Amino acid sequence: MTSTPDREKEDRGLALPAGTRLTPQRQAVLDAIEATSGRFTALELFERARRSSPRLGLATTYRTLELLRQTGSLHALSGEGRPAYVRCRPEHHHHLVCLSCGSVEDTELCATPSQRDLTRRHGFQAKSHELEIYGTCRRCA
Amino acid sequence: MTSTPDREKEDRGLALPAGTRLTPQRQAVLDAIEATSGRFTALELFERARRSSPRLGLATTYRTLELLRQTGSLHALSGEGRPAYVRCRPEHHHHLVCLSCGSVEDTELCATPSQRDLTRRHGFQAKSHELEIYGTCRRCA
DNA sequence: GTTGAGAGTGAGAATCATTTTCGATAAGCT
DNA sequence: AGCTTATCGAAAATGATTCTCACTCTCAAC
Repeated sequence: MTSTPDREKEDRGLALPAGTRLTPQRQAVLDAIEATSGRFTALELFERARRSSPRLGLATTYRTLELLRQTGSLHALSGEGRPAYVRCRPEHHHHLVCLSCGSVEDTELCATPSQRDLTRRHGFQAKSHELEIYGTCRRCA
Repeated sequence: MTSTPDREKEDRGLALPAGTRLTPQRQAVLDAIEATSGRFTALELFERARRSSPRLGLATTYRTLELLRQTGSLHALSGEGRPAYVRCRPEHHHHLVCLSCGSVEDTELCATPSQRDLTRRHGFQAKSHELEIYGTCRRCA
C-alpha cells in the first residue's frame, strides 16, 4: 500500500516534517485546509477542523500550522489586517494578493535583483527572497 | 524659517500624513526613532521616547507608529521573531534582511515579473509589490 | 480674549492571536 | 507487557496591539 514510506504523511501537497506522526487530529487540520480556499485564520481553521474531530484543541491546531509552515506548505500573511494563513506550494513561489477580495494566489513568476548588484551596492549575500504583489485578481477586475 | 510650509512636519525623512499635527509627543517619538538604528519594537521606542516626554502614553506611541507607517516612513517587520519596526524611505524600495544579525537595509534595487506575464498567466493587475531579500549583510559576511 | 469644534492625549481595560504548562493518552519499540 | 517518547486538550499565561473615555490642546471665528 505504501508506495513511498517517507511520503505517507503527504496529503496532496500538504507535508509534515519528516519524523512527525500523522495523527487523526493533524489529519483533521490538513483536511480542513484542503476544504478551504484562499486565506484563513487559525481560529477559522480550528473551527472547521473541529467538525470532523470534535475534541481537537486550539493548541494542536497552532502546532500543526507551525509544522506545515516549516515544510513550506503554508505561508503566514502578516501585512495588513489580521494575521492569516494561506496554503502554498513547498517549492519556490510568490504571492499575488488581491486588494479587493483578499484572495492570495501562488505564482511561479519571479524576478529579483541580481546577486552581482546586491554585492556591489550593498555587500549583501542573498539566500532567499519573498515577493508579494498587490493588485486586482481576475475575478475582481 | 519655513522654507516649505507643507514640509514642516517632516523630520529628516520621517513624515506624518498631511493634515496631522506635529505635537510634542509625536516629536518625542520621531526623535526616538532618529536615535535608534536598525530595528526596534514598539515598547523599546516607547521607553526611549518617554525619557524626553515622561508623560507619553503607549497608545500614542502606537498611534504615531501607525501614522508613520501610512506615509511609508516605517516598515513593520512581521516575519520571524517578535514584531518589530524599521525606519525606511517613503519612496519605493525593498528590504535586505540579514539572517545573522537581524538588521534591515533599504535598497533601491528592484525587479518584478512583468505586467504582461502577470496578465497572461494569472489575469492579475499589479498595483504595488514588496520584496524582501534574506541573506547575510556586509558586516556579518 | 472667548469660544467651540475637533484633533490629540494618557491610563487602563479589553481584545486577539499565540504560546506555555501540565497531567493524561496513545504509539512505537524491545 | 514494560518503557520511552510524541502528542494531546484544557486552561492559564503571555505579548502585542487596540479601544474607550474623559480630559486637554490648538486654532480659526467671533
